[in-house]
Amino acid sequence: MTKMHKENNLTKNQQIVLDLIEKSTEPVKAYSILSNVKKKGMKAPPQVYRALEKLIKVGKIHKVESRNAFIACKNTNCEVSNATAFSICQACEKVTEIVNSKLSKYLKSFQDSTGMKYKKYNLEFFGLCQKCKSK
Amino acid sequence: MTKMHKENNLTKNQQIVLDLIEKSTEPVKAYSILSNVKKKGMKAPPQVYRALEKLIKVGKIHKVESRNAFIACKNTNCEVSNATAFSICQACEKVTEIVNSKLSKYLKSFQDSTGMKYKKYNLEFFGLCQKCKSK
DNA sequence: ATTTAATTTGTTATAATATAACACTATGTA
DNA sequence: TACATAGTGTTATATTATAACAAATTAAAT
Repeated sequence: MTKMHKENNLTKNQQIVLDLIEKSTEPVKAYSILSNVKKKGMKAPPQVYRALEKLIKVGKIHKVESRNAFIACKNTNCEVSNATAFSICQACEKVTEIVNSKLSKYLKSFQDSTGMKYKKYNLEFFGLCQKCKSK
Repeated sequence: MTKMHKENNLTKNQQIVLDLIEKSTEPVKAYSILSNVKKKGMKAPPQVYRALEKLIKVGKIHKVESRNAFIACKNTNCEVSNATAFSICQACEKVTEIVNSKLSKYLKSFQDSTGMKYKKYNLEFFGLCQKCKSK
């Protein structure tokens, strides 16, 4: 096969997986991705997990750890997923990435008592979204 | 059988699992717990997972989401695990719970742009611990 | 242009993590 | 006692993720 990726340096499989995640309004699970990309020729888990791994590495997607699911990055120019925060509704499972410079500034510069300096953090907030709260 | 739990209201299985996690200096995985408590009569995954669920609910342990592992709560009087923060070394995998009232105060009162109010959060910091940094 | 090194692919198999379901037992309280 | 609630033991299975390896593709270096 000839050239198989766009200017962003994603390969065909990576682009297929990214397209699917970006289209989704909710976090997508790996095996749900798999069943949805079978028609495009991706047949086995490793193909999906490899694409996910790469997409995370380049900051195109994030993993929502508490849900084992994947979500597209909201920041148009996000290049590395080293500072992530999510809002998760415990009722409807809606997940939204929190983009808040005050918060990220605070956390990026956080120093614990041991003096350990952090390269990366992931924060997940849980509660009820507006919709679910008013039910 | 007669009375099977102590004044803290934990049952035998729950206490067995808690003892094991409290003894450990590192986060423990569910199946590692299982293999270690077989000699005490716990034979199958659901027994372990149920104990873990209860221990989390009462705040005795926390789940380190990015590692699928469990760690004892450091706060002697922790009753609910609704505000957790961890420091994770990416090299040696050492995990330490961060107890920092400024941080928890900041996060507990955090309001995002949607006005959603949170009941709970979990924060995981990643980096290199002192030991690994100096290698 | 050809070789090389690094990366990605396709594939099979399997490991690791977690829950469903059900009959039963124990406990706390009325 | 009777009832409600929670926990138990058990089998089976669902879900999430990785190991391993040969082949193909790509980027870059000769």
